[in-house]
Amino acid sequence: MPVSKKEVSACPIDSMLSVIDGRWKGTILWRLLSGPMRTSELRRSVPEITERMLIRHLHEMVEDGILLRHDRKTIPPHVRYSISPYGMTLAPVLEKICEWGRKHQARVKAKTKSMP
Amino acid sequence: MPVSKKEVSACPIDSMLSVIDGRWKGTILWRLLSGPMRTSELRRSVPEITERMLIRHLHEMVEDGILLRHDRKTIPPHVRYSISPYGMTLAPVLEKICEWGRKHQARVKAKTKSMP
DNA sequence: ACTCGAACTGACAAATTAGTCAGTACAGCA
DNA sequence: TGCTGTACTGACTAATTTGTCAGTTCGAGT
Repeated sequence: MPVSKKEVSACPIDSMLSVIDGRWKGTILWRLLSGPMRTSELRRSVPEITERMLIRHLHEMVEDGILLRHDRKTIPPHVRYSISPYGMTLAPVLEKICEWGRKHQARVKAKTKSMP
Repeated sequence: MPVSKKEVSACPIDSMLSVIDGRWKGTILWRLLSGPMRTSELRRSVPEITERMLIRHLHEMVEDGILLRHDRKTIPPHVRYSISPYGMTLAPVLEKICEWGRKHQARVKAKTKSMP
């Protein structure tokens, strides 16, 4: 019986990954790190993502407490998402992750070039 | 058409996560950080994981260059896995991830306690 | 001779995640 | 009036990932 990482794991690494883990969460967070955005702005800023997934991920991250949802409660709807103070504690971790990711991308690129 | 994060993504966060991502990779790395281990030792040290998945993850990480596979080429087989020098560059990132993960676990625990 | 353990592989089933498509409410604009 | 945009939800389908189970090869132990 396959088990998702969402289920509380004893490993703190898994526990952190569970909040970051999702096809687009890294990208979404990356965008939000430069400032709050509306749902539609995010959608346009990450064209490959579907609205459904965007919203699901957004809501999951709100649930996890790392994002804040500001709803003007108007119609038509107007909702902005921002990184919460708690989510901000993630920023330095994301920085590290990103830094390593960049090196890794360079490495992968170099490898696929030498053996196509 | 769902797309896995494995496919080269422009986002460095996703790129890093793709090497860490896998139900048990965090845990496996965590174990290996304290020293090389044989396949069977790892299996016993993480009882919930199946041999199949252990080996798959191990091989994927070898592919990604973060683990080294030392095969004595004897029969019966004797294989040890260790973190490669390149994988070691991941250690500080893992540290950060783990640190945050620990805080998050505490937070989650506090929450579920207050509202069961 | 028989069983066990080592480190796997292949075929396949089940769980989980991602994505599609339709539909909601109502303001603003031509 | 008809159309578009906003931020969603529900019911599904499809892709991906995990996991199950059997089978391999050969040395050591009983």
